[in-house]
Amino acid sequence: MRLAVTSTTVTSKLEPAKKASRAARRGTGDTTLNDVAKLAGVSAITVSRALKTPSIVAPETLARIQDAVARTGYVPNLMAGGLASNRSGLVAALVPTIAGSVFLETVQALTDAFADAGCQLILGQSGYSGFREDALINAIVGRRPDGIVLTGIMHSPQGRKRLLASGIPVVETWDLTPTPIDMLVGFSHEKVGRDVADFLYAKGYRRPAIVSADDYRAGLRRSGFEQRMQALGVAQLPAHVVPAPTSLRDGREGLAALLAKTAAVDVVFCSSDALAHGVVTEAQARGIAVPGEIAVMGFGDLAFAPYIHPALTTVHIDGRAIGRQAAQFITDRIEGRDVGERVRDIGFSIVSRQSA
Amino acid sequence: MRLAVTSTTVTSKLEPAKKASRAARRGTGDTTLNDVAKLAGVSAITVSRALKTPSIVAPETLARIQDAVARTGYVPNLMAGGLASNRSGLVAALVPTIAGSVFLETVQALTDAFADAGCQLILGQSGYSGFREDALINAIVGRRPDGIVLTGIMHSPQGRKRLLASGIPVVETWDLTPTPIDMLVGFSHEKVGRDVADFLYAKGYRRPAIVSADDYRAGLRRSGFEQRMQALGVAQLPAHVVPAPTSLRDGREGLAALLAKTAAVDVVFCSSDALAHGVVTEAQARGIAVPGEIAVMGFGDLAFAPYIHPALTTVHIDGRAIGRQAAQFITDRIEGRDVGERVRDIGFSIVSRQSA
DNA sequence: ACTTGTCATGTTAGCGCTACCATTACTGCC
DNA sequence: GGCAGTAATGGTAGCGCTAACATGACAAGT
Repeated sequence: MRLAVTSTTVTSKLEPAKKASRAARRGTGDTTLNDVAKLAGVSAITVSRALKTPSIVAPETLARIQDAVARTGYVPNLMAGGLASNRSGLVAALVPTIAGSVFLETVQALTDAFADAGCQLILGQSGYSGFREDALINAIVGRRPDGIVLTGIMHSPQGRKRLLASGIPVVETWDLTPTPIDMLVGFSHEKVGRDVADFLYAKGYRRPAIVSADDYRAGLRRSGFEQRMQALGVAQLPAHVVPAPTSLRDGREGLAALLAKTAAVDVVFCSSDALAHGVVTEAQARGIAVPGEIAVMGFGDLAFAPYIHPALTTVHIDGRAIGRQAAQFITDRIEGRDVGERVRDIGFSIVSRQSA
Repeated sequence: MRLAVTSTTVTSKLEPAKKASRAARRGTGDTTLNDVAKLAGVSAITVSRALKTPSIVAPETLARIQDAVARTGYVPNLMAGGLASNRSGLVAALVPTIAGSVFLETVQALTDAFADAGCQLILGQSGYSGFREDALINAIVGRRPDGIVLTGIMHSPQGRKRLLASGIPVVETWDLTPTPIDMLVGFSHEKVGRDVADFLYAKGYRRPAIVSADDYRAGLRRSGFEQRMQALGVAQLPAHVVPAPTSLRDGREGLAALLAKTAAVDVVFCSSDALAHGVVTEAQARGIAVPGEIAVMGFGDLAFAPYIHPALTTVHIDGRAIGRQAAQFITDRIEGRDVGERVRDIGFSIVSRQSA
């Protein structure tokens, strides 16, 4: 790893005791751009160019440099590069929690898209035990990322202000807020609720119930659903609310709780597929036919939805498309291109399968 | 955001044309340590100390500095700090894919543990479309992370060599390899296979089958299982292999394929809970009683396992503990503490529920 | 009083890279 | 031949921060 330079050895300002007073700063011992430059017999900046924009370097020089890089095993220090160029090559993705969330596909799409653009993703979770928003924002902004993607995050006014003040491109996702910080790609949760209400009503269901997470967006879907159902003349709308993140278990308990309250339920709208799956499971465990006696509707259309038995009727969201669009927004902004309309409604679709 | 300093304004080396020749480098326009220092009437290093090690700064000075920080909205530039101190405060986590993987809990535990230690996680996926190992390693090592956690990754000899050469602490997880790169926390997949074989045999099953992913570790479990079953006198062992990552769907198809081959199967050992769930689902869809006619065993003990119907018998792995231990290894190494034994066998346990 | 030690702060010199010109050689064109 | 234009490369000066020492003030020890 330490390179065996020929005898034209490297000593310039590191000359043994220029003034004998101060100990020279130690450095990392890694191969640097300068080492490569010396080995290739060019200046540092030429090596830099050979690596970033090979097209503007003469072919022979390029070959010599590439050889030197290979021989030394040189890996550019991106921190130094980032500091000098004021471009970190880092993008922050903030999610409430990574485990078992609907946002995974979005995060994956982000990682992939940014990897292609030469950026790495740094991951922040707002839902972990010792969470302090202030600390998270400092940790993120302190890295001077080229962009920040907020996924399913509710943020305080101060938080919004600080992000805005940082001047870093921000994309909020998975929701359509009236006052985006900067850019936004999502869909209307209230419309999901209304459309699902129409869909189920049209199918003839008249005794709907809800099992929902207590998070903000689930609440939006729920209230859209309730309002439309009321408008359609449905008086009763029993609901069971569970803390996010939701699990299959919560769904089972949800149906149990619902049935303990009211016998007369013909369809359950759940705020996630996991919840819906739980409701289906509990129904089956109790010998209740799905959708015969109780129909079930989910949200998210996760990978398993079409394959559970009965196949889950749900709301499809294209999480990968959200991630791709968010990445596009940020890369456009980085390259200085015009991003056009800063708000993208990615929409959703109701997927009618067997469970409702 | 731009701070309104009083009239004792900031101008030192940025003096209008020191020599009038070269344009001054533009900078980011962000508030810097120096701005804060001037506002507080101290030197830059004192501000640095006030932020990193407040205990060694006089209380009054500290208060003045904190006030200045608050007034300017200063956020330290961690790239610059990292470059100067040779400590990036970044840890890289490499996974094959983030979507729907057993490693999620490990990643979550890592994020949490490192957040407490003041490090951020940078995420790398080796399983994405345009994957090139070389590029990934450059992208990671180029950030000079304080540690690298490899999760469920099979790496080439060159890759191993380059990681080793980088001198960065590396923790491999979710497996026990005979030749770890550096540190390791995992368990023996072959032993899982053997123990499951013993477990199922003891329960009286004599016609086992396998539905397994084609990844390396799943293969290890499978061969442990097969060897032990053979040793126990089981001659036939039909298997169906599906590409990773596995899904519920694959499980359904797996059982279908198995039943098309051989009718005589009394238990199916799956390489993941998702697969097992699929097998259970397919059985139910076909009216086959679980575990009455066919028993099912999973691997992973994901959150849903206890709550599906029938509750899934599976192998429990403490993914969070793996993450925590990996984080511990790396923070110990960073702090220069002795990590002790560099290999930790975290073990596993068989959880007997209803499906087998 | 003088040494020794501790505390709080400052000075200097980089960390490894790239932006911003400057320079040199060469090409084409009137 | 002279001049602009282009292509390839180099020199210098930072980016914003911290390591390593240096300094000055004061308390304690003999």
